[in-house]
Amino acid sequence: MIASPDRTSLPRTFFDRPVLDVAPDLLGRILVRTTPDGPIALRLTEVEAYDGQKDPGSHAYRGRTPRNGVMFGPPGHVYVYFTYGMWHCMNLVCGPEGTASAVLLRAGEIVEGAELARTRRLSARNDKELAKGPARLATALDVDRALDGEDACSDPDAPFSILTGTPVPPDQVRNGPRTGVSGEGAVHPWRFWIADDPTVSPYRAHVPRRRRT
DNA sequence: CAGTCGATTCACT
DNA sequence: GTGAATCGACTGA
Repeated sequence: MIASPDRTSLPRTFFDRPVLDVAPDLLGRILVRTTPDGPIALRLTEVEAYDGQKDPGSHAYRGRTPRNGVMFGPPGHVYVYFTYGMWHCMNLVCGPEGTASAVLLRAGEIVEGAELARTRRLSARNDKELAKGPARLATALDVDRALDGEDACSDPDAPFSILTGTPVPPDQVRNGPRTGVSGEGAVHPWRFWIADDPTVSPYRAHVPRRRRT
């Protein structure tokens, strides 16, 4: 039996906590992305924690820059970055202002607006692949740098809001090393996912790129 | 100011 | 499993 999801919005205080508490607590929550074409709702199944400036894996490790500035701002806002020359990834900022922690949203299950997501994810072979991976997730939800800094805790009709949903029991939460993270940051087991969920992305260790000729 | 490479994905072998 | 795609942020000289 499936409990009906709680449509209450998560308050900002939810994100104003240590990022390692917030990250696993986000599993099972519903991210609502309101686009001009309509809403898309995503049940979060996989996330990664990036713990402020002391975390070598974090974009904030070397201090504030124009790109990562939002991470240093108040919790509950969205940090979007552009990478590999073609993809976007989105995070939710955690902890008090100035601490620069964030949770990368890595994967989820589209629970509403799949028809919209499919038009943006033409290479997906089935609906489970629509948001299986952080760049796929951002693509499916039509997220790019224009949305960097958006407040996800303002109102339900804003570009982003997050609903209480149905939190995942602790015994269903798994954790392990973060995907694609290089160097010292790779040791932290700060990737969290829902056990046996078919929308969780496969783990890949970081692979240094070979030099181009 | 040039070199390097990334919190990745996709096509192809 | 391997390599290309593609560009902007960051680094170090």
